Amino acid sequence: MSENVQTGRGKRRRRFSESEDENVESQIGDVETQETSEENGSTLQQERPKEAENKEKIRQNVPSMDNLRDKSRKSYLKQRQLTKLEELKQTLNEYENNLSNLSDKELQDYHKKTEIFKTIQGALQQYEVDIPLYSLPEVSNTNKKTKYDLLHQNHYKQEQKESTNGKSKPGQYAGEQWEQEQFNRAKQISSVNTDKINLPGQEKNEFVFDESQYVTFDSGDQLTGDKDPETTTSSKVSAAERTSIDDVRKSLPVFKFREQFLEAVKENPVLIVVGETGSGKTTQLPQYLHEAGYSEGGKKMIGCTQPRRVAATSVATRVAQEMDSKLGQEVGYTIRFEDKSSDKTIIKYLTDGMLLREFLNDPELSHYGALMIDEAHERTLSTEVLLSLLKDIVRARPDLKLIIASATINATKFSEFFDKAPILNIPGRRFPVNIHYTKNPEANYIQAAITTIFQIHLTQPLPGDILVFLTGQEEIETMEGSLNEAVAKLGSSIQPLHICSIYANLPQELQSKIFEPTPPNSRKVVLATNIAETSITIDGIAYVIDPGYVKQNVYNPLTGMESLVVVPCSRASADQRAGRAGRIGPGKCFRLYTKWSFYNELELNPVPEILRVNLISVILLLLSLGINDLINFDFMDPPSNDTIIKALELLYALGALNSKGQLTKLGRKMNEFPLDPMFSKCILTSSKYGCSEEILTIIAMLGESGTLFYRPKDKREQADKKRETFNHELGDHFSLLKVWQDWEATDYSNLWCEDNFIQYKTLKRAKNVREQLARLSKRVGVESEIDKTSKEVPPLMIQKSIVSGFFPNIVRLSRMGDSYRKLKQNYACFIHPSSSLYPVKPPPRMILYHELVLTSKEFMRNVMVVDEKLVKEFGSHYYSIKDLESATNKVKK
DNA sequence: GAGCACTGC
Repeated sequence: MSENVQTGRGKRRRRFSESEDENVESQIGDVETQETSEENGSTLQQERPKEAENKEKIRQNVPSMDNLRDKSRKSYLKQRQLTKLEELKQTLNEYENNLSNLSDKELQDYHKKTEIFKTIQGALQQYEVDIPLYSLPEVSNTNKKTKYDLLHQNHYKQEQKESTNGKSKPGQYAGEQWEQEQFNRAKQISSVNTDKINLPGQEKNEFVFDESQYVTFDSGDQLTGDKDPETTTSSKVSAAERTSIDDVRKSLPVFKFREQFLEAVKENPVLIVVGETGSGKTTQLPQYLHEAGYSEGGKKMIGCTQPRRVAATSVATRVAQEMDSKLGQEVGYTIRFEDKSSDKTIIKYLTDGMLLREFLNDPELSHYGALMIDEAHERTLSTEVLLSLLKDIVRARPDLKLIIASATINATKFSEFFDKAPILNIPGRRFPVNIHYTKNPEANYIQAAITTIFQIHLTQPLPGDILVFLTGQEEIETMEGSLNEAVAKLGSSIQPLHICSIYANLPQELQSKIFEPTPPNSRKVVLATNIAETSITIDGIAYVIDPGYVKQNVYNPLTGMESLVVVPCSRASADQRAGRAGRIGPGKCFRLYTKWSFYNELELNPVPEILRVNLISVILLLLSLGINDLINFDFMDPPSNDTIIKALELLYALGALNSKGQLTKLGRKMNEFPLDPMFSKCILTSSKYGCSEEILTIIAMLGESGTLFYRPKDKREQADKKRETFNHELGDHFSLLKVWQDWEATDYSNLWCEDNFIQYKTLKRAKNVREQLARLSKRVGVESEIDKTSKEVPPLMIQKSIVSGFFPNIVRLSRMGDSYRKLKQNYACFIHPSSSLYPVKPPPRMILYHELVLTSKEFMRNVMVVDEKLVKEFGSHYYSIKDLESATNKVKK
């Protein structure tokens, strides 16, 4: 068990002593401490003799307490539910009395609420009992303690919270003891019931799964061993296999719809295609379009966008095989850093961001005869902007055919957006997945997930691996620890359970573990983040456990601050997750929340990215396409005016816009770079100061800095020490430059990276980015310094270049000297402890940050020392005299 | 003395 957990226990115990239920709670607290001391070996030994006595008391006391709590909680929940239902009914009545005068929005709301009302009523009748409400733990990243508590929270504590009407009270939990009991009980079950997992005893902690099957998938014909063609990427095809390829093409569900599809395309400028995984739409539809002549005999291309690079490359490979052509000829792909297409290319797969870039050179996309926007339901930022732009183009170009491919869930929204475009449904080919909900809300999903893993393992047949969706690295590591501990305790009494984890920041060599085949007579448990929802497919998964949460980035345009928050996932995501169980055969998905909450507390779809991010780059792109009326631009979901206005203000301050709001020459140059305009400005300025090489490096490195240093659990101190050797007195920008220069001096050595606890993969990515930026710099006329040999650039020149783009991000030390304040806005922020300036005493008076994130505090990540003179030199148009004066006064006290 | 889900140009 990790240090963290032990510290946490200590905290919890302290609170027990303040508890009202002094008797029971302090005893349990003691037991916990006892168990901690067993692992710890050193602390609190004096409490050991009490153990037996305590456990006995718990056995006597806890059940009665539980009964009381349970009763109180149930009555509260029932009452609350009835009240809510009544409120809903009233709202509906009001709407109904006024139906003819409702606005579109109100009408929408009315329909939504009617649906909700019906669902609840239906559910009530079905159960004939009170349906517990799903209480979402209060997740807040601003409060570390709360987050911590949530992570390690136990069931009893939450129960008590609820029974006292939301008032938080200290709680208790004999966690491991309870787990042990659960395992013991589970082990006793001999009969295997594959349709229902049901553990006797301990009623309120058990999972009694509702058998009703919610997501129904078309099971199609017998498809044993038939893989999803969209992700198959076998490399070579022999002549003998050709006929089988054609057979496979014809056997795909989409084949039966070929004529219907082409007919609809002929009749309509825009067609919405709904096709579930395995329908073959991604590989087949572009081919159909080509066969039907929309490529005009090879004069025009059929384009198909994908949100992810791997999808673009692998699908293109597959289709090249199907068309018996070499990849990069008739069939090709284009992704950043890699263009496998040529003049001959007829069918081109590309990332959505890449097509957006193509708009800049060819605003009418005249090279394309037809375009398919695949996975549109994901609504990535690029897809979203593409859809708005395409809506316009299709009107101007009747010869262009547009196909929007989406999952079922929001097809109508796309149809509405494209003037009621027709929807073509293509059934998928996936095995059925039974969805099980918990009967009662689960307060602590970590505990619940662990229990469910063992329940599955002990009651469900082998083989069949388990996939658990968690929110992040911290959770995964905590859970991995607990599971391994439990497995070790159970020893040979159960079949082997292999725990492995996957998240994007996990170094490559550790990621591969999840793809190793599970040994016979054992089971694999994969703990994953969202990465397993769409980006990575793991073979052999038959069971999915879904606690129903995601970690999401939220941007606040007013403060310019980003924060990562844990929120309930959407119904669309939940279904996507469930689908992961049905790839090898019929599967099961266990949702750790109630059916009621699925329909009432989860949003239908995730919040589109466009509403959650800094839009400055998008706005610049749109402006350069001649779209000036951004407030009235036809977004599917318009971003807030605040976001747009903030972006415009910043662009103006950077010199990308003139006072009339028109794009300047500088703005056009900035747009050439696939970067935040603040970065582009730095590059463009650096030319003047003769340091563009250094600036390019710093910018490429800043983009990757989050995953640059690797800290293995067992070698943290060593890793931190190595990291300190790169620290530069002027800050992180210069530290990153040093890392790069040292790596460059070793001729980009992998070994050097290992020695310094630096991720090679990350540096290579930075190298790619840097090369691209260098190419683009040359194109827009940034002076190249490549010929310059070993002439040391004065740091001041580098600082100047950076300040020219990042002047809005300057902060000064507060009078107290404990925090920093922005020059314009007066709120506190702090240097992140990972920064090279963190240990500097006294702290620098004025610094500039790369990003501001809200986690446990308002932290500035990647900071650089700045002189006041530079602020005056580069920020006088942005800051008022007062802003600057007060800076001088406050700093020079 | 903190801790960053996931993409993409």
